[in-house]
Amino acid sequence: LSTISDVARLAEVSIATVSRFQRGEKVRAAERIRAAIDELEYRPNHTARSLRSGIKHAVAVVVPDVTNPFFAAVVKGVESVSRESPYNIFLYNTDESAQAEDAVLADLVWEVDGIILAPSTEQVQTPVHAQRAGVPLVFIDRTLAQGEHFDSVLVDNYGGGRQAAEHLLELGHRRLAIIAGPLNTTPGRERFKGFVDTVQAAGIEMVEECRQVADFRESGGYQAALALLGLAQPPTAIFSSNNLMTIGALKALTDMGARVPEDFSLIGFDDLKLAPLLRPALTVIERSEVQQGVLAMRLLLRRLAGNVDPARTITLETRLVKRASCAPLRPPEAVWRASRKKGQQR
Amino acid sequence: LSTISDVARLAEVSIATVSRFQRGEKVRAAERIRAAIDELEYRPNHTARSLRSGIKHAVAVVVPDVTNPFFAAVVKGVESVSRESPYNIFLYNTDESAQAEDAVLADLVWEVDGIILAPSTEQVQTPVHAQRAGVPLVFIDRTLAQGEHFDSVLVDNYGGGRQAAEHLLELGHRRLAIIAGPLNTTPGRERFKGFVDTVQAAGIEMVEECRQVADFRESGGYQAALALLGLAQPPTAIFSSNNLMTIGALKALTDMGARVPEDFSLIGFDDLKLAPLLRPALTVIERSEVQQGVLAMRLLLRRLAGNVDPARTITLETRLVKRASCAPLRPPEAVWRASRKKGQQR
DNA sequence: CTGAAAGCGCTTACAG
DNA sequence: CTGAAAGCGCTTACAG
Repeated sequence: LSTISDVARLAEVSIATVSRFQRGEKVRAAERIRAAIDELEYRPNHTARSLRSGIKHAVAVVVPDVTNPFFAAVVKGVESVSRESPYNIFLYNTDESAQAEDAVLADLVWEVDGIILAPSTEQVQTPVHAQRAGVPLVFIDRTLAQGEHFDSVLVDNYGGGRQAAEHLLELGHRRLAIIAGPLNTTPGRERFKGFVDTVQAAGIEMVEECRQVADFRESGGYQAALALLGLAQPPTAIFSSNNLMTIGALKALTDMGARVPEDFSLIGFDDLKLAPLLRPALTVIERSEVQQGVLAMRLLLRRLAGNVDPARTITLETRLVKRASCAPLRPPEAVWRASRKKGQQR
Repeated sequence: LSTISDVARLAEVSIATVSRFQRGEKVRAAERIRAAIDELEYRPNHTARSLRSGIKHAVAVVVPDVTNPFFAAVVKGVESVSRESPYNIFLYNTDESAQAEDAVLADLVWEVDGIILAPSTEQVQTPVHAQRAGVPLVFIDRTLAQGEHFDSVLVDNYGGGRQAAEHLLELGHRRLAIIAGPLNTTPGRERFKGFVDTVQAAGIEMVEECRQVADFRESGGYQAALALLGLAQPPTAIFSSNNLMTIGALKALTDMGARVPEDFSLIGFDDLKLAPLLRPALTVIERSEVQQGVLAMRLLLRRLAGNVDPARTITLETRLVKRASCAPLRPPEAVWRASRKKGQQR
């Protein structure tokens, strides 16, 4: 492996000249240097460069769960724009743990030029670490209790919750339930509020038991749906606040022999590749997933280029995708209880 | 941000002594140094360390598609074991493009200590780059035409193809089809061979048109299934060689009004979170996905620790998960043609 | 055990 | 335009 000194010697110039040539300046020995570089297959040492410049050519992407299709898409988006930049992507998975996140970030901030983070909760210490290290931070999908001071790419979670409620309301449902994500996360709280506010604005009371708070995981969705099914007065329609919990809820409904949409209408937040193939095809609130990653990386690149404008928050819209898992409320009462009896006889 | 010199000055020792203290050697001024480090919140500069030591504390994970749930799981596995190591994970997405992969790796090999790669094809130049840079390389899921010289974590793809064929054969099917991945990838070729060999060993001819070679993408699976449905003599059972193509195939079948498993039995390679929820629930060949990532990273860590044993290949087993998308062949002939006519009348 | 010094590979004022 | 030199922050023989 050859160094700049080797090139300089072969081209009979100083290393300073080689360095200048590399950055595009005009030098007399250009041809000789070019030849020497080819001959020696010289490649500048990034580490040495970083030591001088202080720039590390690395950006960290910290997500709660890479196996969640939404975050996988975000990562793909971030990675794709990193290609047009000199930055590499470090990936970190916090497993939805604020503790893991904090531990990772305390060190991480010193090893990268910028961070794209979907914080595990809204109370996390990340910004303190980032600010101490002077590293720009972009929030994606989730933000902090007082996250206004940071660039963010969010989704209109409140609006998405509202869209879900409106759709269910329009179909005539009056006993509505939500399987919410953690209320100390942005999407957990906002989707919850959007849904509940809309239901209540329609003059409908949502009892405590119909507001299940879970953890954005499949198992949480499963448990929450089970709880809902066990209610003395079960709901007729359910909104599940993320893709993984929707999968869990569907499994619970299936396991208990509940029929969708005959017994329960179900609407999920975030689309799934297989959603149209489910029977019934799943109705969802969707958004541009990869695009969220793309925008976050662009925002970060802007900061890395030295931009010091006030923090900017980009809020993407959600769209209702009507498929077949939500149906008009059936006139007669207690449909689920009746069918449940039948199911038990099998 | 303070440096080792700041600490040395405050503790009234030389920087050499601080450095020695850091690496655990016994030094007289230990207490003073410890105090100075706390006081100044000193953190060693990784870049400077790397410049001296040559180790970069970075490992690259290069996959064809992070949004493929299998690779997302692999990445999760790799990331999780990186936590117990001093290495960070660089993530690269090649989008199944050999060209993109080659471009990325030519540079990448100089910026990391090791590489975990799922090559886009078996003809790629990666090992040349890696060897030139003296960087250990571990293949995951896929290997090269002559990949024996590298550590690898593969799956018994041939056996998986065989299991799929055997299951279909046992159900009485005689007109079998495969939607294969690219035959210049390990899993594409091996699953193909395992399936076709087994079918032929049973004395059954597989006509050319029933061997659809696609691209491991959803769209490829869709097109291939469409082609199969259009055959004068359509198959009665289909094996789809990866999760994304299975989704595509299912969409095609659904769009064309074909019924599974009445008209076609369908078995896929790789499980999907939603597979049990499909109607019918999807029968698949599954494997330990996260575990593959875990093992690959362990293998790499071993090399990074200096191990020079001959290359090791770990081959994981596949398992048949019988659900409901494969059914016994129905006695009468031309079921699909009959139902297709009915479908067209709608 | 400890310090002075060299060196990892590069960039960039500073003189010329 | 060009070269000699300093310096980025650290580690490690080399003397003591």
